[in-house]
This record gives sequence, structure tokens and C-alpha cells, in this order.
Amino acid sequence: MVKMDRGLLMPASREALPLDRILRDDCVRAMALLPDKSIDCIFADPPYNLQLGGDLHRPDGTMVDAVDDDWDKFESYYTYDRFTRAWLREARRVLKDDGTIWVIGSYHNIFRVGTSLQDEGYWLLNDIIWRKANPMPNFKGTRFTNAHETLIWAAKSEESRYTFNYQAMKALNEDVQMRSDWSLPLCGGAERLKDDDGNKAHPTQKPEALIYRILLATTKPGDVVLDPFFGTGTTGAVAKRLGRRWIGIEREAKYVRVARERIAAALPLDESAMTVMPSRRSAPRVAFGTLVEAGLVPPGTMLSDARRRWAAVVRADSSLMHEGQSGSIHKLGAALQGAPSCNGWTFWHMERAPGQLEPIDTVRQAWLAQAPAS
Amino acid sequence: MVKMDRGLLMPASREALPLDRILRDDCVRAMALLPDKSIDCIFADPPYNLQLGGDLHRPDGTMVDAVDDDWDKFESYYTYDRFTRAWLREARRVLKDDGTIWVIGSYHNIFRVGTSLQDEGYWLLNDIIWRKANPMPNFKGTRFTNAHETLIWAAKSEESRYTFNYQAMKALNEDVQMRSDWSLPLCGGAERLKDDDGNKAHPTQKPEALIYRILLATTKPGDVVLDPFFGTGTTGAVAKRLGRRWIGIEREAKYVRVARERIAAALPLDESAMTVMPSRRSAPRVAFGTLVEAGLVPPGTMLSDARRRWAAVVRADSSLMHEGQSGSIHKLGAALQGAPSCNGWTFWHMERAPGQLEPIDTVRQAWLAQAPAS
DNA sequence: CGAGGCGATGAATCAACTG
DNA sequence: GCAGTTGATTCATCGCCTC
Repeated sequence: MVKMDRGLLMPASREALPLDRILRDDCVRAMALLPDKSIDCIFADPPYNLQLGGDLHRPDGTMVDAVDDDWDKFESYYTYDRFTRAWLREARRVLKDDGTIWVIGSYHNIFRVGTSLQDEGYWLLNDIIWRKANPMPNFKGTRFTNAHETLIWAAKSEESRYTFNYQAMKALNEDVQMRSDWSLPLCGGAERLKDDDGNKAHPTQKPEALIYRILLATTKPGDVVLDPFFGTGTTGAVAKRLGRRWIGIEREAKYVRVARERIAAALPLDESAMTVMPSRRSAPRVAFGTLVEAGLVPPGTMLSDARRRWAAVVRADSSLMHEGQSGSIHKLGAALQGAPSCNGWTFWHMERAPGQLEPIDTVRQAWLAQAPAS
Repeated sequence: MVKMDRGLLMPASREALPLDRILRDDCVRAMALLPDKSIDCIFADPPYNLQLGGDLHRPDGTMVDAVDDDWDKFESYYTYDRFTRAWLREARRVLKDDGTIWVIGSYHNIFRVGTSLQDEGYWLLNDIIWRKANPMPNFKGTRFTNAHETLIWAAKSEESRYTFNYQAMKALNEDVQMRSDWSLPLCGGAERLKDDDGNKAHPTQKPEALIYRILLATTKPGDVVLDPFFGTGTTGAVAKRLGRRWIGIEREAKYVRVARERIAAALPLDESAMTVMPSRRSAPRVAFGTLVEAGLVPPGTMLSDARRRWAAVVRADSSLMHEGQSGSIHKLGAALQGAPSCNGWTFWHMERAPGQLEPIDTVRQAWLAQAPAS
């Protein structure tokens, strides 16, 4: 028996939980009705508090469909912190002592979430980077492409004996330990839910592969997973497929409707279908600039083609310069030859020993052998 | 002249700064002696061991007791926050209005740093993931391999017009935008500094490639870079190499000694190697009318967009005319597409050879190449 | 039926100068 | 300070259509 904070006694048994159901309500209010220490794992995708300004146009003149929903608007950092602490406190109460919580966010909110987690007594286990294989570019060229989101994985306390399926993660990752950076594509294509008008049903739907990895890593079959910001129910759909029980909380009726339909249609899936090996394509590649930064091809190096018809100097940003013309190893190679394109890796050579030209591709190969990309 | 907060008037001129020097002192105390708004860029690698004790000091220089129990953990977060805010506040004072700051950390401290940055009035521009190509494995198999660190890049305020060398970063990354995740190896091998006993001279020496990318992206040659936690002087060595000025602050004499030697041995790049791809925003402006007057685009020329959906004729005053509509190359392009704005230079094309359309921007480039800078 | 072109789009804190 | 003008700026993926 567990004493609830309104003074009632309530069984913490599985039967008391609204399993495999969506509660349409504010998440703090809905969690308040759940017993203490009854949940194995929480996945939370709270509002990010993006603080966007005016419209943003792509170079082709079309407008970016921004997240401008009311649920993402907060008056101040202070207001956002109060909101965050309220739901984190309630989440910690319903979490079992050995349970863990996942929260996802971007640089707009994740630092405040992390601070709040620590201040509320959680014990951080990892921060995980979801490296987006296909992020939206930075259209104006004003910053680095915002190409990732951050997840925090935390236990209820430092003493917690939490679930981590080490071998399952290793198996999922070509038999090497799963790292803290995960390369996964955005949710799109057939997986992306549409409303009746053909528009996206929810502005921030997460890919199932992300939740799949989370639940596979940190829950056991039959565990109860709570999602206080359920949206279109990705957590419910994946939990059902993986044989976990789930509870979703969502305030907006239209999302609840979409989620119900979706989860009803979800089939427990053959595990092999989801155990996608990290594809070479999604792995980071080696740019010529990496070799320049690393000092293998220092700025100032002279490069030439195999027959020494042209020579060029490597600049600090790895662009090449030849008699006032400049560009990347590929672009300048193409321009000098008058060709539409050129593989700079094989076109340009450096003199590693006197009189001996070697294509810069051999430098790249040496680099790859010494510091593998994965 | 700049008014300092202790009521003295002090010149903010470059001569007043201890350029290319290491100040052996506590960073808050040393920064207090620097003038307001005198620094272009700050790189900071603050201590983050919350529980290990030893490295954590209060702003007044006294040491924090290492503590383990829950109550004192809160005390230690609180103390760490106070320390963080103290140096961030002083850093913001010495930063120019258009300057930026970089801070690196791990999940132990980066959330508190990010929150403090926001609370102190900084405006976050990006969080950058340093994805370690060769991280230390997790030996116990109890968590995901901690394979990255996080950097935060922030401007002094939302209105700041900060430096970002977009084209240089694009060049460094095979001609596609630089993303927020950077894959770089740990600092090791010959780069890793050793003390007389052959042990590593500093426990958290950062790779030069990381600082190289940071300084190349967000500073200009001659800019002043401040590092308040200088350690073995990686920031100084890279700044010297890239033709930037630097100021280092370090409390421990043994690190100061190592850093001095190291930086003295670093070789600056020569001028030609140091240049990077210029931003087009900094190129001199050329009015379309200039090209019309010069006869490169004679009045009467027919222009069209790349897909020949619209055609327009150039008038004597360099305005364009299309079926009764007229306006500048930009205005008419925007109007025809129904877009709020349009770059007429890349939108409009002329037929220089039969069947071959070329953007009028190439005419401008030709003009710029022929008429040297004013 | 396959290759290739075209259009759409994704949690985005997305310009700078002149008058 | 505000308004108007100039002009710099995009990557990967998916679906649909044409050839």
C-alpha cells in the first residue's frame, strides 16, 4: 500500500494503473492520480520553448512551417523552469526507486531540463545525442546547422539499480558498445502521420527507431512505460510492439484521437525488422578540412596534379588557391580542367618525399585507418 | 574611453591589454583587471568535477569540501553555480558587444553552465557536439559509452552581430554547411604534452583541431581571444598559429610553465595560408545600373528566370519590365514569384550563347574581377 | 519497369544597410 | 528608431510524374 499525497491509501499494484490507455489531461494533474513508485520508465518530450521570431523563408522563397503552437509558448525562463520542475517532481514520485527517466530537448530548453533534473534529486546517467541524418539546413548561413537533439537519461537517485540491457545494445551496434551518439533519420515518409488535409498531424513527431532503442536499452518486457507528453503516441506504439505496457498523457483531443488509431493498428513486430545496423551512409564522412585541421595537410602546403600542370596552395579553411582562383579540392580541380566535376581526392597530389607525388587520398586512407569513423 | 565598474576611467585600447601573455591568477580576479568590452572571443574549459573535490574553488579562491551525501550534493551544485555565474558575469563584462563565448563541458556540468549562460543574459547560438572518434570504453558495461562532449556557443545578447565565417566552415566541410556535430579524435600521440616523468602534463588537454575550428569559424585575424582556464595553452598555441592575439589565465604555476614553452615553439602560418573563403556579404556592392551603364547588360536585353517561366526586358534606367509590371531586378523577381523578397542577381539570367542561360551574377563577378576594389 | 527530374519539407531562437 | 531597399542563402529524403 502506498500513501498518496492527498492522504488516501491506494494499492500500488499493477491493477490500479490505467495500463495501455491514454489519459486526456494536463500531465501534472494526471500523474497526481497515479500511485507512488509504480512506473518502470518515463519517456518525456516536453515543449522546447523555441522562442521563434518572425517568418523564415527558404532560398527558393517558400516559407518554413515553424512550430508556433500555443503549447510551446512560455513567458520567461522562470515560467518554463516552474513548469519543468512541477512535472519532474511528480514524475519522480511515480517512478519506482530503480526506474529511469528519459527527456529529449534542444539547446533552447535542454540545459534548463538538465539543471532541474539534478536539482530535483535525479542522478544523470548519460546524455545521448540524436544526430539527425537529414536535418533542416540553416538557410541564411548565420550559424552551424542545428543537426542534433539531446536526450538525458537519469536514474531516480545515485543508489538506483536501474535496468540497462548492455548486451542488447552491443548486439544492435555490430558487437561494439553502444555509444552516446546515435545517428538516425528524421521521422518522415510513411511513418509520418498526416491529418485529413494531408498536413502533418503533429509538428514534432519522433521517429520510432529512437524510442525503440530507448525501450530496448532500459526496460524489460512487461515493464510499464509512462509518457507524460504523449502527442501522437510513438511511445505507445513502440511499447506495444516490444511487449511493454504503457500509459500516455496528452492534453489535446486531436492528438489523442490520432494516437488511439495508430496504436490500435500497431502490430507486435519481429525484432529483426527494427534492428537496423548503422548504415555507412549515415555515418559521418571525412572531409578534406579534417586533414587540414589535424595537421596532416597543414595550411600552406603546395598541391599539384599528377602531371604538375597546375599547383595550388592549401589555405586555413582547406580551400585551395591558384592564381586568384579559389575553391574546394573538387571545385578548383574541375575549374582548372574545364570539366563539370572532378574528384579532388585523386586529382590533387602532395610531395611527401622529394620528387614523389602522392594523391591526397592516401592521406585520407591513413587517417581512416588510424581514427575510424565509428 | 570606457568606464570600468570600479569607477576608474581606463582606455579600452588594444595597448591596455596584456596581449599574448599568461596571467597566473584566479580567473575572476584576473578578468576584473581587464577593461570593459575589450575581448572578441572567449574560449573556456572550466572545471566540472563536482564530487571529486580539489579542483573546485569558490570565487574568493577558497576550496569547496568534497562531499558525498544528498544534502551536500545540493550544496555543491549551488556552489558550482555560484562559481560559474561569477566567472560568466566577469567574462560578459570584458566581452565586446559583438563578441561570442565558447564553453565546453560534459553532462556533469554543461546543463548548469547552459542555464547560467541564459540567466546571465547571453544568447545561445548553437550547442556543438564534439563526437570523439576514439573515446574510452565503458568498462563496467553499465551505461552507454560516454563518447562526446558538448560545447555551447553564445553571443553577448540577442542583438549581437557576431562573427561567423560561414564560407570558411563550408569550405572545411566539402562544400556543405558545417553541422552542429563534429567528429574529431582525442588529443593523443605527439600532440599530448608530457611532464618530466612521462605522465600527461594535464588531465583534460583538448585537441588543437577542436580549437582550430572554433577560432577559424568565429574570429577574424587579429582578434583578441581570452581563455580564462588556460591549462597547457592549447588556445594560445592555435591562436598564434592562426594569427589571432590571445590572453590566457591560469592559476597553477606548473601549467603556466608548460604553456609558455609550448606556445613559444608554435609557428604562425604565413599570410597566404591564413586567408579563408571570403563571405559574399563583405564583398563590395555593385548596382545593377552600373552594369547597364557600362554596356555589359545593354538596355533592351531580355532576361528570364532559370526555367524560362518569366521574361523581362532591361530598360535604360536598369529597371525591368514584364507585361506592364516593372521594378528593380529584386522587386520584379519577388513580385512575379509571389515571394516577399528575391535575389535578382541569381534569379535573372541572360542568354550569352544560344540556348545557354547564365545568371546575371556572373556578369557582376566579371565586373568585380576587372575593376579592382575601391 | 527503371531512371531521372521536379517539388515538397523537417522542433529554426536564420540579414544588413540606408535614409 | 523605424521603414524601405538590397541581396545572401539549403541538405537529404521521399513521393510523384515523365520519358
